[in-house]
Amino acid sequence: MSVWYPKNGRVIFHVDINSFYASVEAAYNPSLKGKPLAIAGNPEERRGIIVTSSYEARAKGIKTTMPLWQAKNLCPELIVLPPNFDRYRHASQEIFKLMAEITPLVQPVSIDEGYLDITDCYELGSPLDIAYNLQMRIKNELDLPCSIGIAPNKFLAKMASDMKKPMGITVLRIRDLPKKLWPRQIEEMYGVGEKTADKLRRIGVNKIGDLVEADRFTLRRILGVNGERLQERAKGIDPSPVDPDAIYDFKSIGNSETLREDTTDETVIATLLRRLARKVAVRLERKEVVAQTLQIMIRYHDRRTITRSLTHDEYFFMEDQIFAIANELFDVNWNGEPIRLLGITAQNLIEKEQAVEQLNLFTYQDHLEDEALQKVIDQLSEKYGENPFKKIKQPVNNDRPTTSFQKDFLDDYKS
DNA sequence: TCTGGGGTCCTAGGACCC
DNA sequence: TCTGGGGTCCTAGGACCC
Repeated sequence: MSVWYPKNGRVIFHVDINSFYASVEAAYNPSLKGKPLAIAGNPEERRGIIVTSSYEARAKGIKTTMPLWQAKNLCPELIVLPPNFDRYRHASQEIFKLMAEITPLVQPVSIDEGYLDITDCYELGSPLDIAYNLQMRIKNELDLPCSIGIAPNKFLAKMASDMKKPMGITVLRIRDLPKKLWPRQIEEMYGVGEKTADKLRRIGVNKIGDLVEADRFTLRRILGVNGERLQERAKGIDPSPVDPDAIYDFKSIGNSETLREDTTDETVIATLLRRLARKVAVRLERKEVVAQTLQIMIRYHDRRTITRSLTHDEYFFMEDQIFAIANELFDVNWNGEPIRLLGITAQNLIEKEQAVEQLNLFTYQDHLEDEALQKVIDQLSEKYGENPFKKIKQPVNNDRPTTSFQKDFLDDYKS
């Protein structure tokens, strides 16, 4: 193995597992290999969509986010599995363990992809050697295919890993940009979606290379700071570091659910809100954080979506608190039309320990159950007034005892 | 028979304060 | 008499990604 010395700059990997969920399923059950396989949320239900599919399925035209019924029309022999997140999380941990053996500078960006800064890993061999070994270990030890991009920064590494799939290794250096990056269509660029692509085309930017030449002020005008950032990246400039700690400062925790059928049924709505509140509370608890802001999301039958949020004076984290605030937010904002989806998200999070330092959270719990919650409700009715669609809500039957505050809360409702 | 669920970041307007 | 200018916080929506 030759010793490789970096001349200057950084060496960054982007590692991406190819069709992750489908690949994990095939690793668990090898009889699935070589067959058209798709993972779909709620495979038995009307509103399931394709989350991931194997390359054999893609060859038949199956695409991510396609409704399940459409996929089955296209490919009747499609094997459809529900997602098994515990399995994927476990596989993910194993993958990141292998990466961590190379360097501590690993930044996970999602369950199946991450960046590595291997600038100082020259003792392990050339970047190509390191990439090849990592790819082989992920294949041999976990039976998962991956693509690796090698570049001087995160953006170019990300673009590179996309260029050869599955099981590709692609080097993208600055001098390669005119041939390998700039001829590509603008919507292939990471960070450019449908809307941005439309706007860019309107000013004559069709290829990534056109973005390099585009007028900076025009970009600024139509895209804001993002326009300038995209142009920098197209030039091959991206100073953002590989940050192993980035995963620890998450900003929000939320759950949402699309109903099987659109509904105006208050019992159905309250039951769903209760379930969402519980999920959010459990996840806050697990991460040992408390929240200051609660946001609800309502998607109506026609997919119009609104969000409404409330920042509270103090921190909350319990299911009952979350449910009560979400319920109140819902009641003052629902326009009475049939609902397709509901969501609850906790924001402005801080570590529980930090909150305990700021105030005695245990005293505070009692406090919230009496006065503070009433304050939230007052705050909301002052802001939004009485909702003309508001009706008396049935108490929610569930398997938990009703707390005193919940009774008060429901009593308030009836009056 | 259309189109899930988990996130992040940015923008723009209004409230409020000095 | 028709009203500055800057800063921060909060809220709602939009764009994007996996």
